[in-house]
This record gives sequence, structure tokens and C-alpha cells, in this order.
Amino acid sequence: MTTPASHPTRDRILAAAMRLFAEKGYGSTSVADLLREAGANSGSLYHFFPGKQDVLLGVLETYRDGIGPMLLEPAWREVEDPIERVFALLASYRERLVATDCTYGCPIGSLALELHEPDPPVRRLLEANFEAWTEAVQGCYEAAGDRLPEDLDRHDLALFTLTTMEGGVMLSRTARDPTPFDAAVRTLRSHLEALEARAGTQLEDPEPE
Amino acid sequence: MTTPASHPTRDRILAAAMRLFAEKGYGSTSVADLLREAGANSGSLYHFFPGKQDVLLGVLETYRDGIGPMLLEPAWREVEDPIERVFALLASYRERLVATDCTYGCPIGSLALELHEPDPPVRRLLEANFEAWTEAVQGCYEAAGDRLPEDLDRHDLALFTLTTMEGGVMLSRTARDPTPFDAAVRTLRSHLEALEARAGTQLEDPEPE
DNA sequence: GTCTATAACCCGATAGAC
DNA sequence: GTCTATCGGGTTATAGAC
Repeated sequence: MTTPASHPTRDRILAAAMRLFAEKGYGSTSVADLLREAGANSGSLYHFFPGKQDVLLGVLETYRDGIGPMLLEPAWREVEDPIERVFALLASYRERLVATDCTYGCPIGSLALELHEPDPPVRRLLEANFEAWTEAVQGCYEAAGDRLPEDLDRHDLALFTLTTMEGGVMLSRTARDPTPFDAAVRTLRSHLEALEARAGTQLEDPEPE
Repeated sequence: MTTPASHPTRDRILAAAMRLFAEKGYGSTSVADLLREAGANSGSLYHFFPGKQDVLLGVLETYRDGIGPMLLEPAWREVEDPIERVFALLASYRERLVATDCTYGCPIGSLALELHEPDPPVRRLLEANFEAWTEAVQGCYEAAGDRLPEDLDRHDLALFTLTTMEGGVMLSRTARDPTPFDAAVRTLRSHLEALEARAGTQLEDPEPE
């Protein structure tokens, strides 16, 4: 919410940091790397940010604020069905995965596991990113209405979808092969089909006794 | 396969490395940290290992070779049912999670996401660890026989179980709260119950036509 | 706000006596 | 095999002119 004023140099540093943190990780990206990639000088970076960790905070804020316009809207542009939107979102992760030879997965997940004891503000922003993602997917499952069983916890299912994505991306990155990701998504799909089938029977037999 | 001769000092260095890599990560653990924790000197470490990365290789070999005696056997000692063994394994991760205030998750998963472009031998050993885990769980699902649908791919389901564990651990570590892990395991449980129910109907109606 | 130079520190790894 | 001392280099961050 405390979004600092946008400034071209600051933006270039943030953009460079998003790229490099995703490609090499936070610890393996030096301030010198950031400066080279952003075409900036040490003085500029430390003018806009107190230190390297504050660049990370800016990156995590950018992801959190951009989840709608940068992630969901492109993935959902041509998909209306709420459940297909979930798989369209997963498909967008798969695209980036294969486009980078299974090198680039989920930048938030990578940072979450790289930073073992992050300072509280960093941890809170990682959490906020996961929450925003989960809420969006939960919204899809809620929009699916009675296609899913009435007693099904939509939030649990959204969390489960996130674990499937993060775990699948982790395995595919390690194997340098999209197969494990596909297998995980396929199994999630069959889980949802079973749920839809169960909801269907509930509607046919209002009182199965 | 190329397991070097066991030596007390070497073992102490490996034990220290397993602890520190799991607690702080590979990059944030310095050689000096390893030496202090192991009670060894620089000369000893570099006598047994060409460099820091070779300590990591030793750690990953130890995990890979120890998955049976260190992980599966303790978790399965009092559980015979093959499907319950899967959840006993997941429960052992939950125990470590809560015992460490949701700080310690899966050491392999953390390393897999921390090391973005690992040297080939490191990547292969990460992969080997995931494979050994998946094979063990696949064995459980195969042992479940016709309690699971005949056409179900046991390997896909084992991979899916791993993504659930890794993703759940990631979210719970970030939130410092076991709730997301529990939600993921609960959903996996309901998926398996649905599969068992479907296998049951298949047995009742051999030719549903 | 931008630039250069550099301070202060920690890193992995090595040398060489014992 | 174990120990101490240290090298060379990369790190984050700062100082101070413009």
C-alpha cells in the first residue's frame, strides 16, 4: 500500500531485480549485477533504496500489486469458465517453464525457499503474494457454484492448487523436464472432475437418504 | 554409488553440513560455519573434500542413501496399510515442521529451489532424491492393489503426493503455520478416498456398460 | 539525482609446518 | 590428518564531487 513514487531509474532497477532474482536467486545476485543490468550506478541505487533487501521488498510489492494485470488478466483473457481459468493459469506457468527450458519456475516460490529466515517484512510480503494467488483461485472455485460439492471448502482447494503448481514447478525445474508438472496438473484435473461428478449426483438426488 | 570411506572427521563435517544447509541454506552457510559446527579445521575439510560444493554432493548422497533407514523405516514402523504409510510419511514431515516452529521443511526441496543453475552432478543428485522418494510412495500405491482403480497411473499419483508435500511445506514455512500443510494433506486424503470409492464400484460392477 | 572511488568486510581456497 | 596463517577476490555499502 505504501507504494513509493514511480521514477524511471527506480523502475529500471526493480525490473532488473525481478529478472535477476528469478534467474539466479536473491543471494547470487550482487548489487553490481543489478547495476549492470539496470544501467545504473551505485549512487542511484542507494539513493532510492536503503539497501539490497529493500530492493527485494520493492520486487515483492510489484509482484503482489501486479498479480491481476500481469498474471491473471493475460491468462484469463480468452477463458470464461471459472474452472478452466484455474487450468489456464496453470498453463501460463507451464508456458514460461518450457520457454526457459524448465529453468524459470515461480519467482515467489523460489524466493520463499531460498530465504530461510527472512526478515519479517520480507516474509509478510511472500505470504501476501501466496494469499493473493490463493484468493484469486478461490474466487474461481466460488464462481463455479454448484458444479462443485456444496460442502467442499473452496479455500482448501485453492491452497491445494497452489501446492500442485509450486511442487510441480519444483520437480520440473529439477528434472529440466515439464513431465512432472504435467503429471501433477493432470492429477489435479482428475480430482476436479471427480468433484464435479459428485456435485452432479448431489443435484440429481436431492435427498439420497 | 561411489561412497567414499567413512572417517570420523569427514562424517562430522557432513553431519554439520546437513544441519546447516537445512537451517540456513547452502549459499548462506560459509565454510567457516561448517568448520565451527563440526569442530574441524580448514585443512581437514579440504583434505576430505576438494571444495564446498563437494560437501554438498556428500550431503545429497547421504540423504539419497538414507531415505530408507532414516526416513521411511521410522515413519512406517507401526503402520502396515500401504495407503496409511503414505500419510504416515507426510505426518513425519508435519512433525518436523511443528517441532521447528515451521522453520524446517524438506531439505531437498529447499536446495532444489535455492540452487537455480546447479552443476550437473548436483542437479542429478537432487533428481535422484526426488526419484527415490517417488518410487517408495509409488510402491505403496502399487501395494494397495485393487483398492485403487485399475487404470490409475501409480507413478503420477506418487509424483502428485510429492508435489503436495513440497508445496504444503513451502506454504507452511512461509506462513509459519502448519495450517496450509494440513489443508493440502486433507485434500489429498479426500482425493484418495474418492479413488478408493471408485475402485470399489468397479469391483462391484465388473461390467457397468 | 548521478557519478566515481573506495572503505570495511567476508568469502572460498591454499601453503606449509607439524 | 591436523593445525595456523594468509592470499586474492568479491561483497555491500559509503563518501563526496558534480
